[in-house]
Order: sequence, then C-alpha cells, then structure tokens
Amino acid sequence: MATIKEIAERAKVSRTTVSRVINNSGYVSEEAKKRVLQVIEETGYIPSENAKSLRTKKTKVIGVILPKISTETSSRLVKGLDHVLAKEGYQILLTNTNLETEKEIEYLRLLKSRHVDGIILSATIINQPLIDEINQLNIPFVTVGQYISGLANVLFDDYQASKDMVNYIVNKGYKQIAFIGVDEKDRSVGYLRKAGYLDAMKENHLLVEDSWVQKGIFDVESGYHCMKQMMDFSKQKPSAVLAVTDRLAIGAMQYIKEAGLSIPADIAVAGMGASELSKFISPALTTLDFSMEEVGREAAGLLLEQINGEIYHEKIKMVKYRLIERSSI
Amino acid sequence: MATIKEIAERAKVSRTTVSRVINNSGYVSEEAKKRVLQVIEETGYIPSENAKSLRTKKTKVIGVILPKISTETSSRLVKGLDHVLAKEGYQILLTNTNLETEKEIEYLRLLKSRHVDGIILSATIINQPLIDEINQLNIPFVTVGQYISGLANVLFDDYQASKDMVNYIVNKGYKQIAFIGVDEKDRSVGYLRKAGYLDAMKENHLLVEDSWVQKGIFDVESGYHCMKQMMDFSKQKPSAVLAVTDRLAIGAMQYIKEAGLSIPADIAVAGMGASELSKFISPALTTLDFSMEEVGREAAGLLLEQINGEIYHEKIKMVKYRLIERSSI
DNA sequence: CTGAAAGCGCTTACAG
DNA sequence: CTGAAAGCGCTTACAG
Repeated sequence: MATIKEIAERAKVSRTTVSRVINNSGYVSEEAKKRVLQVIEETGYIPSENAKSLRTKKTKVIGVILPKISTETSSRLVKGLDHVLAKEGYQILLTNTNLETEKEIEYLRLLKSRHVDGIILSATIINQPLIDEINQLNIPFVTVGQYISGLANVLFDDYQASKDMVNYIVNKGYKQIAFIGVDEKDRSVGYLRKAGYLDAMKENHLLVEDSWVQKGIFDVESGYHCMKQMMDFSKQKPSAVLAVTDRLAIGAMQYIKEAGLSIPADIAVAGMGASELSKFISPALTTLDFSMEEVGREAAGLLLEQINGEIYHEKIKMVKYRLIERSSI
Repeated sequence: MATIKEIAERAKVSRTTVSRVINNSGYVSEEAKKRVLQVIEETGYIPSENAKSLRTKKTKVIGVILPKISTETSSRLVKGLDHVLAKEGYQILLTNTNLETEKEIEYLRLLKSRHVDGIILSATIINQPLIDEINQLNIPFVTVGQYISGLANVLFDDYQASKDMVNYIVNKGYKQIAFIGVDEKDRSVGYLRKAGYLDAMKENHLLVEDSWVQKGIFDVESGYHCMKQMMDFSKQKPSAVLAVTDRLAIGAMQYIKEAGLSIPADIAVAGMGASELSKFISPALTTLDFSMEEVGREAAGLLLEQINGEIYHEKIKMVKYRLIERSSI
C-alpha cells in the first residue's frame, strides 16, 4: 500500500506538503496541490489513520460496551449512537460482554489500549471494581441505563415509570395487581421498578400478597414460569399483572391463555419496553416506551461534549418515557 | 498515560526487554521479568495497540458493513461473527450504510484506512463500482447474503428456498398461491425468491394471475398495502400468499384480518426469515428459518482462513435453512 | 539473556 | 509557500 513518502516522491514535494494537502491545512501553492491530488488519484492512496492517530492522539473511534449484542435494546441504542456519531466522523467499536460482568473491565482496558476517543457503557450490574476501573480510565465516558455517581449518565426514571404504570392500572379499576420483576442487583430494572410498584400499591392502599411478587430473568419462558408460580401458589388470584419487561409480560400472557383465562377480562397484563413484539401480540400489550434510540442520541451528545473539552463532576440526563395504551388492560 | 519508555526506565531495563515480557517472546531473565511486571502493575500501564499495529501491520480488528444496524438480521449476523471472532481476540468495527449504497464504497475505504485485518460486507444491491472497489482492496474479505463472483461468499439458496415453500403450500392443498416480493435489484431476496416462486408454480402446473405478484419494501406496512392491492384488483382471489420476509407476511395478515377473513381458512400465509415476531403473532406464522447467526459464524471462519494466509479464487458456503411449520397454513 | 538503533506512516513546530 | 527533522509508542533484526 502506498505511503505518504511515495506520494511525496512522485509529486516531487515533501511529505510535509502532501500532509498539508490531505488535511487542507497551511499554505500550499495551487501548482503543488494539483500535482499531489493527481498522484493520490492515480495511486488510490489512502492515508493510514493508525499512523495519524499515533501522532495526533485522536482516533475518531468510540468504544461501546454492550451487555448483549442482539437485543432490541442494544440495537436501538447503537442506532441512536450511530445517528449522531457518524455525522461527526466517529466510528463505533463494538464490544459485547454477553452478560459476563468481569468482561466489562476487560473491555474497558481493551478500549483504552486502542485509544478510543470515548466510551459508552450500557450497564447492568454495577460493582465497586468496575467503578474504580472507570474512574482511573481518564477517557470521556458516559453510562447508560444505570446511575453511577460522578459520571455522565443517561437514564430513565425507573421508579416513577413503575409507579405510573401501577397508577394507570389502578385507574382502570384493578385492585389485585401482581408484579414480575428481576434480580435487584440490577438497580434500575430490578430494584427501582419493584420499589415503584410497591410504593404505588401502598399509596393506593392496595394489599400485595407475597406470591404476587415474582422474580424472573430476561426472557419469555421466565415470564411464563413466574405467572405459573403465581397462579399456583396465590391464595387470592391477581386481576392484573405488571412485568418489568415485555418479554416477561408476553411469557405471562402465554401462561394465562394456556390456563384458559382471557386477557384482560380475567387478568390484565402490562409490560415495559415497547418491544416490537408488544405491538403484534394479541391482545396487543399495554407497555411503557423507553426510547432507547433517544438514549443513544443523548449519550452520544454528552460524550461529544466531553471530547470537546467540557468538564463536569456529574451530569444526569433523564430521558422521557411514554405509556402506550393497548388492549391487554 | 504511561508508555513503554517509562516502564523501561522504572524497571531499569531497555524498551526491548519490556516489549519481550509484554509479548512473552524471546529470552528474559526471571529477575528482569519480575521487575517489569511489578512496574506494569504499579502504573496500570496498558500498551498502545495503535503503535503496535503500526509496526506489526496487524490491528486485530474486523470491519463489518451493515445495511441497517437495528434489524434482527443484522444483530443475529453480528452475534454470529462476534461469537467466533472474539475468541481469536478480534474486535468488530461496525459500520452502517443505512441502505445508502454509495456509503458502502465510502466505508470500504474508511476500513482500509484503519487497517482492519478483514472486512465482512452484508450486501443488498451489488453494482459494478462496488465490485471494482472490493477487488482493488486487497484485504481479506467475505460477502454475506449476495453472490459476488471471485470472492468468498456465505449465502442461502434463495431460489430453492422459495420453491420449497411453494411446494409445501401446494402439498397442503392450496392452488391459488400469490406472492409478495421486493425489488429484483436485490438479487437474493428480490430476484431469486421470485424466480423460485414462479418456477415452482409452473412445475406444479398452477396459474399465476398478474395481480397475485406484488412488489413491496421491507416493512409491515408495505405487506399490508400489497395484500390490499392484491385483494382489490385480482379477478380470482388467492387462497394462499407467500411473502419474502416475515414483516411483509405480517402486514399481509393484518390486512386479511381487517378484511374479516380468517387465516388459514380463507387465506393461508407464509413468511421467510423466522423473525421473533413470527412465533408470537396469531396465528403463528409458517416461515423459513435462515440462520443468520450461522451465517455470521461461517463468514467469520472464512475470513480467519484468509487472514491466516489461505488463498482461493472463489469460495461459496451455503448455509442451510429450515421450514418451520406453524398454524398460518 | 540484553540493549542500541532503525523503522512503521504520519504531523508539526521551526526555519527559511 | 516549502521542507528537514523530530517525535508519536511500539517491535525486531542484529550484535554482543
């Protein structure tokens, strides 16, 4: 592959001059410029970003750490990031922990070794070693989905979202409202959404039977299983159930249908996340639309700010959500 | 950030020696090694991949060009790629054309300028300038989804897949089978699947009314619209319809239901792609499972072969598909 | 077992 | 307007 040296020789100028025409910087006579451009055209010369970034200390690449690569959440997030980053000439270097938390630290180091200009972490479970690693990283950084103190964060108000949904269900006339959550180590989805549910129930003076609160994992089967547990072991059957993800809700719906009950007549169901599935399943699922694409755009914006030199101790950007009324309630 | 020079000074050895211990190459006394490791630990030194790859000409990154970033197809493909690439220590640099064909060439150059060790192109529409660009690239390269002569390709037998589905529908007793396709410029999805449909109909001595063959784009609304056109303008109504993607099929289902007809009693529907939606929609959609994840794994394998020095003129890897029988037929 | 030196392909003060 | 030279942070023959 051609290098700047060859171009310089062919065009009978110095490497300095070639560099100037490539980067459109400094003075170059029309004459010289023309010759250089000509040679570049002929040879199909493409400058090495690698060598360039070794000098300039900028790579124009942003590292992204994802917990799972092929989920709707991840792909919408990446879409949002790409939307604003691509315009500014940044490339995305993708990294996938596959839910193995130790890999987050590994990838943080890897991204640093590649001199990315910034990092976006789509976080699930936060622990101290991770926080320590981030703090000593010294690279523009934005977390998404979970709050980490002292950093730039793009978040949803998970607690309030959960409350809003419960209140909505209550307003629709339901009183026995059950809940399918996930591990509370996941502070946003596990802890906060559960807390929102519990507090909203209390504020509405509604009782919660123990068996109404189930804990699953992030898939459809788990929702099915939780619903079954609930129906098998509850003294009073719930008349509505709120799940913290659409997949869990859809699993619950499957069980309810199989049990010969109807939705929402016998049991109403609500999800969270506005997955594509929620729209096409029947009955269509009432859910909460957390715009992950907007999260991506916001996160990219915050990152760009930092890259351009803005300094702050902590910055929190809350992204709005929207309740989508459909026919499952 | 610390550099190899500082580590060398602190450990009282040469940069050469530090490099040896980092890369576990050549002879280093236990003594020296220990000192170096110690200093690395203390300083949190992370070697610059950038500088390294400038010397070694290897970056350990693979560029991926996607037509759309947040589709099931793309995310499954990337999952498959990541599955094998990550093990070998490769990172993925993602690039998204957003269906703008000119961007493919732009990104090809960009990836070259970043000295990626290989490129995977998820292609849609192939034209000569693109082929020319690829040929002068001189980087390990694999195309996915479309055949390009002279390259490594990972493909499905779209023609046969389409035929298989038609034959399946015929065996179920349907004779008036309609078709919803896409632009034939997309050779795999547009041209070959249509050709398979047409030929299978002919081989079964079944007539095809003009209005039964509709052309849409890749979304649900388009499927709805095509189905409406078909119903509005056909003399004899079809008793079954095959769509080249699940989304088109689901759109068609929506129209059929809205028209007060039942699936499959009045009109049977088949899709292609085994999207997650197809499983949960009702009735569940009979479709073809093209395993994109396997395509990803195969493509990564072919790329690795090339990176490791294997040379061939052309190599085609066909990935199997599977017909999923459900209740829409 | 160890290190001095050259070189990877760029950019950037600096001097002219 | 132009170019010689230093330097970015590594690796790698080569010599010892």
